[in-house]
Amino acid sequence: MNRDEVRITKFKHPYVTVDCVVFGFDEGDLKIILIQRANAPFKNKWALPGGFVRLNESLEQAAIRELKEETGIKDVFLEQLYTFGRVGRDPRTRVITVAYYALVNRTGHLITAATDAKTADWFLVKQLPMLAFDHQTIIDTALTRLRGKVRYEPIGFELLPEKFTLSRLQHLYEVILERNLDKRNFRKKILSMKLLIALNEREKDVAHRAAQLYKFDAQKYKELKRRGFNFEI
Amino acid sequence: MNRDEVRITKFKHPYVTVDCVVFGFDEGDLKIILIQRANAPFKNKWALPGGFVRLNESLEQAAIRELKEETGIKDVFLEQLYTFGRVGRDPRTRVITVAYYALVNRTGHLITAATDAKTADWFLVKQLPMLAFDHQTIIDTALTRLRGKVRYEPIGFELLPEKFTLSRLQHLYEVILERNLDKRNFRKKILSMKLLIALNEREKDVAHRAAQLYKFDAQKYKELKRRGFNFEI
DNA sequence: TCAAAAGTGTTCTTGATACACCCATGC
DNA sequence: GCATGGGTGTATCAAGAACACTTTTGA
Repeated sequence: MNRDEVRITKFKHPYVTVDCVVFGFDEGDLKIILIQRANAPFKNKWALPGGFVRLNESLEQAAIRELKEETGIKDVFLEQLYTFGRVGRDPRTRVITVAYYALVNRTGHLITAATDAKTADWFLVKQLPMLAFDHQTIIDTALTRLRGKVRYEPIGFELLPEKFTLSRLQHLYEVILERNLDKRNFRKKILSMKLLIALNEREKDVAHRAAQLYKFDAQKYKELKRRGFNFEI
Repeated sequence: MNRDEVRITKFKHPYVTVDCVVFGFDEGDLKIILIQRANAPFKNKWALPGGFVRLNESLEQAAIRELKEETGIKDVFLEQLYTFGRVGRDPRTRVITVAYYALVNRTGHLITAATDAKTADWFLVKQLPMLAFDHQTIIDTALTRLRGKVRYEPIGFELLPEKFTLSRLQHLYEVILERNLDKRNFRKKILSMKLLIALNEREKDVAHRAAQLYKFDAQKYKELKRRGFNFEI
């Protein structure tokens, strides 16, 4: 069955879905959003937000739409992860899923009630329930990608609120990379890139010296990258 | 249209193909395989080898099968690249394609006549003809991936014959990365990893001093990687 | 004997790592 | 005044970059 030989009128072909692994960083922990399924198969099991791709929308549009419909989340970092197509991964019929991962800063994105009354909630990445389909595999793949990518692209900032402290940023990296970083070396490295803007503001309501707040200079990064600069932690 | 709500019996859904970007390194140049289309759309235009995914095969199996059917190539490095799903990328109907890229050493993989008499041939990556569908975009994506990956995974060896000289290896990197490398530093770096086995053999039939032949120690790399070693050029 | 590529070390510069104490603030 | 995290500098070590000449071989 080569592309050229086939007359496309009707022949049985796989269904296509998108699924989203939505990462958040809250209370110092890495979390993801899961949806509780209302119907068979895997009724009442937890699963990734996602659904079928429509004929008139791109894959990314489908991911954005499903994310909004099922979790209320919009305007976030979203990137294609991998496409999973094992025969039998869906017990109903042949379904290929194009997985995406998203990074959100949780304060800006509280989950709204999903349109169809399904339950959506945040789970600690380290304490996930049993998942529907091959969604655990998808999450494992997303975690590997996140850990790899966070080191050479400034995507960590997507998980933080606009204004953050250096300690918070360091802690984010420590949680994702699962190892401790030296405070002085981390600050030296990150500040030497000149990609953080020190604000005229400090932390509030903390029971210790209030830390300097920074924001990430996305504009400057874009410009530096264009000129061959490589972000690296 | 959420996964839960849909009753999967029949509803119109996208078609799914796989396409393969097959890289080869020959006569000091980076090349890829293209197939000349025998039918509409894009009749007589060049395109990537590929075709429709069957219901009873995984995505990777489909890629392997199409590669063999259309080019005769088998048993090569193959990795999923990206999934392209723009609406309108195929003028006939909605088709989503899962792209793979392959690395072959050309001496071991001469193209056989394709099963269906379509023409397959190697093209210089730097001199490609007009391509069907969005295949130029797919190739650009594959090149970016190859350039990125070759630096931190030992995949370059997949493009060379089993036995090769250090100069040949260096030249491969220079062609892929599009910059010159210092001979002494390159040799120092690559040999310091202790991943090359010096053979009791030298080049033959060259009009100059015959160079030492090496082979890549895949077994040792696997072991080192397991213990946290990172390949890097 | 000439052309062509193989092969080989050292110096310098830069970035990574290791490491400990004082400071500001709220309670 | 004490507990808590904020904030800072230096010395050592390792890796990367720059750089030129001799050797071997076939034609």
